[in-house]
Amino acid sequence: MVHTPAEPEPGAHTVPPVDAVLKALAERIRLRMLVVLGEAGDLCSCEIEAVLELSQSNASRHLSKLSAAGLISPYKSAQWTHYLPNSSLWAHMGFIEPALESARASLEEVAGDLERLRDYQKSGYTCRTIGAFRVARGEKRR
Amino acid sequence: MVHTPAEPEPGAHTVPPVDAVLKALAERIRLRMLVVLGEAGDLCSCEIEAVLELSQSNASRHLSKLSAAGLISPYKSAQWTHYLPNSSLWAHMGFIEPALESARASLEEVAGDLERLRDYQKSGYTCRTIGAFRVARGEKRR
DNA sequence: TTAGTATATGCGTAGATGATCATATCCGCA
DNA sequence: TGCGGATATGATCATCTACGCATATACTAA
Repeated sequence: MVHTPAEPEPGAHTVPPVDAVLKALAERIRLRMLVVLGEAGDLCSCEIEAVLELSQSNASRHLSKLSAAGLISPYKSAQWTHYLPNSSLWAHMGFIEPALESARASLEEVAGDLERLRDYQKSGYTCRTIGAFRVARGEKRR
Repeated sequence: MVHTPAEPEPGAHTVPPVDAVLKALAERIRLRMLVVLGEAGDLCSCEIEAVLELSQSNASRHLSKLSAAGLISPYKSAQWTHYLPNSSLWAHMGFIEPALESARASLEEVAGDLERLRDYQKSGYTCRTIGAFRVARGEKRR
């Protein structure tokens, strides 16, 4: 194993309130993040940022909210923060997966997101070289 | 048949966006309203107001939001506005029912709400006499 | 040690949201 | 025809949210 996410949720033994989870879900960008994360399984901040074409700080803040609500679990590897779906919460709150299913099926942005994700995964780029990936896609400076 | 809700959704042939539905769901009072409505099937504004112990205008506004998101369907009967779960949307967005299930299981207020609902249903009071029901429960003026 | 990159966060802004109070509208009934 | 109760909604306020910009921190590799 290369990196070890250790336990599923570091210090989170308490289940967040339903309405808090719903509030975290109720935002397009965050739904898109979860769909993409559900597809990829493990992505770092900068990958999500590139795939969804978000600014760095915007991506970071939305990811914080998702973490705070317990929807995803972050772990650090060197300077990169990776995120995984928090499968124990997803299993515990049965509406999460169907909600992502609906989002995947009906949010217009999702198709492009998933396409960029596939492009990225096929491209051979990684966290470390992602800048080149973005430039290759003709994205503007950041 | 006493009252006729006519069609399920009057003029709503377009499905609301997932994130709009989630936003409407992501609020405690509205979750409680939906749980209670799911249980009772059909309630008017003033009944919901009494069961959840809300102010008139607050109840009205939350109910508007739920209607706007397509989660419930209103119909008028004399001066009363009744609401029913919009079962076609609930069927279409598979996360709605599980979300209400979670809310029912974990929101603290729900137990009291359901108890007041049962009390009310057993009491023989109706829309027209609900004022007396509230007084009988020792509620403060409004 | 230093340059480069990844990430988090403080600050400021515009717009959304939830709540209350007061008021207008609507309806059936005396 | 006018009263009382049910509802909706305007005005207002405090709070929250999403976002951008700039900056601080952290870690690698040269």
